[in-house]
Amino acid sequence: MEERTYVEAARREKRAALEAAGVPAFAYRYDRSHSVAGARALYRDDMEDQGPVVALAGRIASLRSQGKTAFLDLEDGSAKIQLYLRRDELGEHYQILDHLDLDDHIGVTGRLFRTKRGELSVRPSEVTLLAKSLRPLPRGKTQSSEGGAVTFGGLADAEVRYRQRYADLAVHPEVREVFRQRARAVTWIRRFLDEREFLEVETPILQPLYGGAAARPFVTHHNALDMPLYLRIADELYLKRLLVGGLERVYEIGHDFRNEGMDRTHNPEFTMLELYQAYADYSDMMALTEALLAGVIEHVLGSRTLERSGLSLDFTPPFRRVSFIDGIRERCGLDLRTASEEEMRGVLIELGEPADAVRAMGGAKLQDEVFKVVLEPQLVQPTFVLDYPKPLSPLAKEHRSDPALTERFELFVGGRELANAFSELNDPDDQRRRFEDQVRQRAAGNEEAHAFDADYIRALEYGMPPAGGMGLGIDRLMMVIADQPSIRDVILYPAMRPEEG
RNA sequence: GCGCCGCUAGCUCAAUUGGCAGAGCAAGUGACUCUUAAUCACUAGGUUGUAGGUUCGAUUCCUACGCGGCGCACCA
Repeated sequence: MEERTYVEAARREKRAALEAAGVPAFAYRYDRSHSVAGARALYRDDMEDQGPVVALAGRIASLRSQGKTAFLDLEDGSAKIQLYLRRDELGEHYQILDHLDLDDHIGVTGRLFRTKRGELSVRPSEVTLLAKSLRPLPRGKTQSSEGGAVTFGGLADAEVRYRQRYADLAVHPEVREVFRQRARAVTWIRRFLDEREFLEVETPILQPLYGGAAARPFVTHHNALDMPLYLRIADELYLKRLLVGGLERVYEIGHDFRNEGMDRTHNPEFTMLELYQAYADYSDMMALTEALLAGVIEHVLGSRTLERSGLSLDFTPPFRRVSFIDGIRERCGLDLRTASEEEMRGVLIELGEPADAVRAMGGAKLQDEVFKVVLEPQLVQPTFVLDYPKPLSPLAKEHRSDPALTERFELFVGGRELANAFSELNDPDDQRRRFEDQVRQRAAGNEEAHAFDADYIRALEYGMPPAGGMGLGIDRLMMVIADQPSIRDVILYPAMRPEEG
């Protein structure tokens, strides 16, 4: 499949030499006494060269051979530590050293001590090869200096980083840390919801009828049933059916799939949290969202205030609130409840939007565009945008004080949408009319309009309790928490074209 | 889908108006018992993303294609 390089050939020769001498290149196990970080924590300066004996395992991250001694850096999942190998102390074990390479996994047992230069190190009495690395990692060299660490070489190509995430992770501890943060965040969110008596559930990913969002789906085919199935674009409609069934608080954390463009904030599959709470409305959802976000950020980062590209984002509740209608009216004078399409187009063109694109828009799309251009870029601090026009929100309940609006909010941070919530529409007759409107839009060419979901209407007819629901994009949350510019940096295996065209 | 940029040794990058494709690190051999970008000497390592074209001669200029990055479009 790929030609072997001279570097790899050299490693394979060493493997052969080791095996010829009866040393297995790929061992079965090694009894570690500590992680590297754990071992480092054991040592105190008054121990001098009589530190405790530890058994460690990890990769060779650096190798400085010096004739009858050698210094290696051993790196495991937790940290690095220097090894000091001496021919006169290792006997036969020293032979292995001639056939070790950077990136090999080894196990060592020895005493902790500090070198003359002050580096905490292990002085092994035994070295065991655990797994040979036959292909060199794209490792950089780092030199620590006053100005911080400088790296020479290394893995810089973003394409290789995403395609070979294993190599990216192996050489970049900071990338490993991003995904540890992600796991900590998701675990904390589950605990937060579990404590509030939310039930974690799983709903279908393969669906005969997709809905719950405006998006184009992936289509697949079930052979035995000989029918098309869609990968879900949202969990919403299945979760709300559970409220009808008496599961009063439910949530799901899982992948949604949208067959759309990819960029630094969109991956075709992404992780969503959706939750629904019976007998609550969108005001309750706002309070819940504030508590959840402030809590998870504080848990992962230790602070509710983040410094991000020179400005500080403060997640201390309550978040700012701005009304969709008022916010736009204050910025450009348009009242979207009464403005004509021509007025909206005029404002957009005046603000520099391409005229032909604007003329092609109408209805809900046009309102949405006005919001995106006029208001969205202003929403840097965590901000709830409240009360969206009805045509934009076919699953949200009509506003209790304005029939042109819905009780809905979206949360924006850094100009990007992070969460979306509403008082859930539970009047089956109203929902039926909204679906019918969607069907008309679909017939008029809007590929993203909802299909008519008769089973969902039937469920609502049994009586769904009033409820608040909220969806939170986990990937985008992680971009904020881990301070990563691209969604690909918070997804282990982002979507890529195949390597061979 | 459109535009711009990138693709050269295992890795990171050079290469004058088109004129023998180079360096650092990694690798191999040798020296070296406290190094940490270890050091020193020597050696090897390339179908310059792919396919065409122009030219005496192409990493360089042209066309197409592939993959990627960024921007736009698309996308609650």
